[in-house]
Amino acid sequence: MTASRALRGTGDVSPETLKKVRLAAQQIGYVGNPLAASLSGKRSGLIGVVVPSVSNIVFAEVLAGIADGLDGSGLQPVFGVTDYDETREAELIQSMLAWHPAALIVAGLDQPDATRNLLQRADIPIVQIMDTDGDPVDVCIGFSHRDAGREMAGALLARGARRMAYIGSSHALDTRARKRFAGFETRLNEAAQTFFDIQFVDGPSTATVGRGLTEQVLSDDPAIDAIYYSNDDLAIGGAYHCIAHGLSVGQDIHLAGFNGLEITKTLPVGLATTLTPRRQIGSKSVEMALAGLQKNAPLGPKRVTLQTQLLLPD
Amino acid sequence: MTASRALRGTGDVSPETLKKVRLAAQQIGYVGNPLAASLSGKRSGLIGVVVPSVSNIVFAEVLAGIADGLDGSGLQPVFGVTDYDETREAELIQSMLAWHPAALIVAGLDQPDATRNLLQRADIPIVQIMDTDGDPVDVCIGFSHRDAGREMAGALLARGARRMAYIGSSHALDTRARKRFAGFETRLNEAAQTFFDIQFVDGPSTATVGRGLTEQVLSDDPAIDAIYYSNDDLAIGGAYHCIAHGLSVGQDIHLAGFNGLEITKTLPVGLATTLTPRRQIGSKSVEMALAGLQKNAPLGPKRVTLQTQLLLPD
DNA sequence: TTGAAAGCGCTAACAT
DNA sequence: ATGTTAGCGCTTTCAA
Repeated sequence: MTASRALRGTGDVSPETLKKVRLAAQQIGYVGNPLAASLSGKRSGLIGVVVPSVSNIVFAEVLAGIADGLDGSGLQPVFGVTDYDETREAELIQSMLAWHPAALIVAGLDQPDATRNLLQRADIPIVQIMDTDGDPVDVCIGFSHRDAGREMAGALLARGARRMAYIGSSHALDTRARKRFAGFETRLNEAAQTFFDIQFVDGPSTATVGRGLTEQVLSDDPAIDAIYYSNDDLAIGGAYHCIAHGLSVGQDIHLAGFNGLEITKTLPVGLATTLTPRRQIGSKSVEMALAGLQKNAPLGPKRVTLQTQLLLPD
Repeated sequence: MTASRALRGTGDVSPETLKKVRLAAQQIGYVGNPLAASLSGKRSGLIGVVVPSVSNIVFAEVLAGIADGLDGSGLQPVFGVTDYDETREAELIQSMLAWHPAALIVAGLDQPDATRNLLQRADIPIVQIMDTDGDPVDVCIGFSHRDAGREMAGALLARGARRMAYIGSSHALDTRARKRFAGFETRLNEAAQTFFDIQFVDGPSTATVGRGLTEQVLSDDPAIDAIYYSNDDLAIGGAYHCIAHGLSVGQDIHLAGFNGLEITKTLPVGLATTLTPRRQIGSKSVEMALAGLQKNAPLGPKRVTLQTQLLLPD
């Protein structure tokens, strides 16, 4: 027992015994068993992370931020991938909760009621990430997709674009893309503008798909002077189409993506995009989870809204 | 006890009691505690995954493959990110092992001896991934980076390139990039050719960096007719440079990357690259781990070499 | 086919 | 400051 206290730095242990215990532990190569500690103690040493995808660089970077934030905390991240499937999400959350994690980090605010209840009943900090348009079960951190969409619409209007198209995720899948779309559309309406073409992508959001749809949109209506894509991958495809066909981006047509991927920075044509603080969301979400763990913590804000940054070509 | 057996489908339980147990479990909303099961039983329900990076799409896709392969196995993946730091890798592996995972998936074959010993002593399946040039602690799955580099050199030579440059990861960091470089160089030597310029990247492998270094390399030596990049991100930057400066790729100069990122497929200039089966490596690594878990399994091959695919522009 | 006993390795609570 | 007791929720082993 004294050894347990000594190694954890809990309670009072004389400096002398502390030294002895540490030495002994070292000599026999003692390694604690967090499984047993988790089962016995109040807190478990695991933290659950549930994201819709990891092959998407955006969520991958969130994971990187989480790993980073967790460094030195003694907690291990357990991850699950929902593939944008609500059923799978519910199952995953359930099986994560069975491990009695110290906290849970989940992407999105718009889980079905049953899932929300599941989260609510778990008596641990729940940190919902990537979105702030809505009410969190517990706390959330991210940014407003609605505002991001609205802002981009404003920027394109300011550049003189009037005849716009949208190319992006099928709405059923990605609620955050839907919010951006809604924000964009709202702003257009305010300016008495509307979309002239909307192409929904049901498959993967790739440059190949973006290039193909861009070609289609522009052949359907050559007067289109701006295209808003639901993300940079699609937008890059659009840029490639323009390069290949000698279209002058920024002159003949404006292209706007979302996420601010590194690769858009040095693209030989100007692409508007919104830089999202995804890595920061990851690391901060961990901070919020850890803060929620403390007993008499001065509980922080329910909603942390980080800034996105509009990146416009010269 | 009978309930435990019934719910796990272990031992003999009369169909009648089985039904009763299941019903009761359903009614009271019983959810097992895998923490306790792991502590008690021989096997734990966790599987450790150690990768050098997740913000790199390549490893992100490996994680996706792992998540996929794990689906339905009842195991939860715990991940750790080393950031290409051997000390951190050792610490991470140690803390993962403390959880008594059912198996461990680790990127790379070239851990320092101390780390190898650590892995060896753990009496669980160790699956090393992404590389087959070397000896695994237990089993490994991936492909030969040496062969990939060699193959690309052959392809560039066949296209008439003679004066080549290399732009890529600092060797200290990435042993796999080093192996590709070595393979490439070997092939050049066989053809009595050598590199005329080598630029090592110490920072991140990004398109921005790739573009800048490409400019530098070509201004240092305008006669360079082929550049091998350690990965597609850098190579894409090179492609952007060529587009921006009206260089005819495939004519004036050949560009070769590595990984076969989706985004290279539709690039408006031809980029040679090597498509790597990273997602498959992820899912297969799980299969190998699970296979190693079975008692009297017909132990599979120590080394599974998957095929890469050389993608050359028309 | 079912049950009873013991213990996995720890920690919280209560002595001393 | 240190030790003792009990128990976290399961599974393995042995007995009925």
